[in-house]
Amino acid sequence: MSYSVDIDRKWQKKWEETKLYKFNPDAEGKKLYCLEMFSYPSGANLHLGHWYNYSLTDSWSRMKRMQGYNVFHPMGFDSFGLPAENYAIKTGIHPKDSTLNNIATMEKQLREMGATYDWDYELATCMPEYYKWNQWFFIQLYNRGLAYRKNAPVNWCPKCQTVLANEQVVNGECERCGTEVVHKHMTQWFFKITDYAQELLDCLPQLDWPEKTKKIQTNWIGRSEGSQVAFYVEKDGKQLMNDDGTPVKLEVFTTRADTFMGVTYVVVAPESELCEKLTTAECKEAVDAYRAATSKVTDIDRMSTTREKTGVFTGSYAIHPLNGRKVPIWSADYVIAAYGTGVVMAVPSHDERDFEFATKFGLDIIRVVASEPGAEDELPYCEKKGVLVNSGEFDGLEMHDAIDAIVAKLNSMGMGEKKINYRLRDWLISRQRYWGTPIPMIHCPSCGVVPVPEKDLPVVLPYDVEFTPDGESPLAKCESFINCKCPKCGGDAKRDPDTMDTFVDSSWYQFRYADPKNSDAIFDSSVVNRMCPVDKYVGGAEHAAMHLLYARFFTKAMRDMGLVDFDEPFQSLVHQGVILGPDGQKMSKSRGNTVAPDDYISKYGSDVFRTYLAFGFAYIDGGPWSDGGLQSIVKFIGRVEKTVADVKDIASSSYDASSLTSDDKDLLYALNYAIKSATADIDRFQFNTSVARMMELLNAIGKYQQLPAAKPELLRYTVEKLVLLLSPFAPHFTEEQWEILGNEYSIFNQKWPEYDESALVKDTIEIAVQINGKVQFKVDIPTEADQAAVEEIVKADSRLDGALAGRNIVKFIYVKGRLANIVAK
RNA sequence: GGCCCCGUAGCAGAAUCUGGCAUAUGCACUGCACUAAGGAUGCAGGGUUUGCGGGUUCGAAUCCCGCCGGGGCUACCA
Repeated sequence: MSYSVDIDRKWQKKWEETKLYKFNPDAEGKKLYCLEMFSYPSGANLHLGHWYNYSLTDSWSRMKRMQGYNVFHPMGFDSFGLPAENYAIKTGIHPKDSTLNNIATMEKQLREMGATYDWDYELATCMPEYYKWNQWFFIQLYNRGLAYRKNAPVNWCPKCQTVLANEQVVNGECERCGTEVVHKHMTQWFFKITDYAQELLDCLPQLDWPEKTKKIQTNWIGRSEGSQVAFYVEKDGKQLMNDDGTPVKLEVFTTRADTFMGVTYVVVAPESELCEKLTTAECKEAVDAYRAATSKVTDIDRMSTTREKTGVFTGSYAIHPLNGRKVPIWSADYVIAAYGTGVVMAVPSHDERDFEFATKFGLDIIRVVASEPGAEDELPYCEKKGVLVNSGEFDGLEMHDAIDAIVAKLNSMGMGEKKINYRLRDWLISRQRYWGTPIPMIHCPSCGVVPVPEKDLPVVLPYDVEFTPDGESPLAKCESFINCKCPKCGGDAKRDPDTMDTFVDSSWYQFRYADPKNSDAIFDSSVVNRMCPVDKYVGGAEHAAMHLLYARFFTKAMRDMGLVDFDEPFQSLVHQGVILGPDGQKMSKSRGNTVAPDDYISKYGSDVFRTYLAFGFAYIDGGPWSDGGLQSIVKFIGRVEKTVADVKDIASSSYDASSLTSDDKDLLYALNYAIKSATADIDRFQFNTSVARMMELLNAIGKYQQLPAAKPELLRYTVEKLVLLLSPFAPHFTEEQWEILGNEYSIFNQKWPEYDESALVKDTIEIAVQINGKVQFKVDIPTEADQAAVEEIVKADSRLDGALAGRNIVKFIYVKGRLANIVAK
């Protein structure tokens, strides 16, 4: 029976019956946790991206397994989220029903891929057994002050009808649907990821992650070293005081404290609460109008640097702590409430934005930094070098020294200090949607916010809910859900109506896999500490600043709670590339350039498809699909099959190593070279070159087969090794060939081939002879020859005189095993 | 605007980390064998001033500088 989808079925059945892929945590071998980002269970069959991600990670795992590792390779479903809910709104099919159906379909398809998953470790985040622990962990965070509620300007997606985290807003648009987000003030739950900002940064260098991804996280966290300085405020001719009688200090963050003496005004973000506080009665009308206008400007417009600056005077003044100058406080939308303190000191002489603003509104511009003493640089002068002028006691100081001196002086007055600011904001996790984990909090009129007691978890997501979005949380409209008793006082209370961002689900699933059925705890720490962190994590690069950052935060919080004893969830990370349509464009239904895996699999079998995915692309780059490339695998698999048929009746595969001809040695060289290279290439996810080495080996076997003196045992030996090398990519096919060869089940219980270094050492090698770097001719030399010996051989060569063409040899360089270069003049 | 990555036969893609015979492997192409023919299969073959310019070096696809082209991240971040 030649290879087809029937062979796939035959072996899938046998693997299942013999429980070949059952994971035993106590088995021998070093533990190796290999994980792909789990997938959202959509209604359609597995698409090409799934196959590319899952089948090749499976190939990697298979090799590792054969190398003796105890490989843990689980699979599950990220099954809460908007698509199921939107689908339900369209079709009337409840998200729970469609999701469970889809999971069943995907499971079936994943089984047909022939992957090594142990389904006993499966998990689905929409099951109460899973999300109970989201709720439990939420309460742990709350108890430690890492989950809190605040009223803040938030991003609202009008189409998804929910708030979004900062990470989920891309260029002012909703990451999911591309709708422009608007700002709203709402009271929402946040996770305090900013507490870990510095550690999230510090641990990046030690991770075996793509540099690009680490860079994205570094940028996202956005550490900025500067100073926080303060101004007192004068409103209506008097110093502005706090409710407690202390004077109000207007704090600003700056990286340019050296320009402090050049401050001529201060700007407060219009959407910040401070703005309201600072506005005088006379200016109230104008400021309110400005604030209203600002709230209508979209983020996209507001972020545009070409837009003309706008702003309005608040009526109050800031008092400069060093020179006592009274400078006006303006409100302008070029200052953002959420970054730093939402207030900036304006130095128009040395900042382009402030210069533009000051010019437009006729505010003072005072030069305080000069490129050289006495220089009259054109303003604004924004170079970060120079000396101070017009700055009183600080005149003449180099700017970096000036920062230190000015901050020291302010510090002595209690008006400033060095400060590190981060761009990272806390993670907003409330969502005004239905299909997610209910937030386990109760709002009591007399006790305030009260966590649901642990014994009452999970707070089950009710089934019968009107979830068509209208801007209000669907759960709020479900009477049986929302009304409850306060756990503290027993009085009437209401549950929190929101559900959690689904990124909460995926921030810790990698640990739950190790202990997925635990009903007493989120997981057994001793089990997780043994199995985790994940050794190899594979998934798309689009999660760099979301999932991958959140999961790192959860891990650190769990460590600090004593749940785990390591710092990072994913030691090594690989991003697969994207497979494009045959036309080189992104695949899409509207372009009509999609490739449906099922068509190919039913026609050629899963292994042809898998092996082509390995061979046809640089894994991390992806690239255009090619039917021609797939045909080359059909051909290759056919040739291997034919070669196995040729050697299957040869009784033995042990050859006599003491009587090898040079042809035998050439074949062994090809074999050992293939083993060495293919192994290294699979290891580093360079599957395309690994298959190429196997093709070379097959070509070498073909040549050897033609020789009259070919040794049958050696031939069979080599073919068996080739079948083993191919087994991670073509598991069903090679299992079949292994059986045809009369070997014992299963090929996946065999040891991975190891190469023999001595077979890779040839007696003589061919090297190139260069003159001034240009290749002239080639000579054979003994492998161990030294420079003097090679020089002698080359100088004796009859072709040398012609190549020299009358020039004299100045120098002779021999690079061992590579080439000889003659410097000639 | 700032930071980062990439550019190798007609195509995909190795070799770049660690400078050393430029292109492994496959597709496409050409020829031969098999065939009544076509297809399938097998065998053989051609093809590159490594985006451009400069530098370092005995030697540069590889390291350094500038430019051109493509992509990514980030962005009134104070």
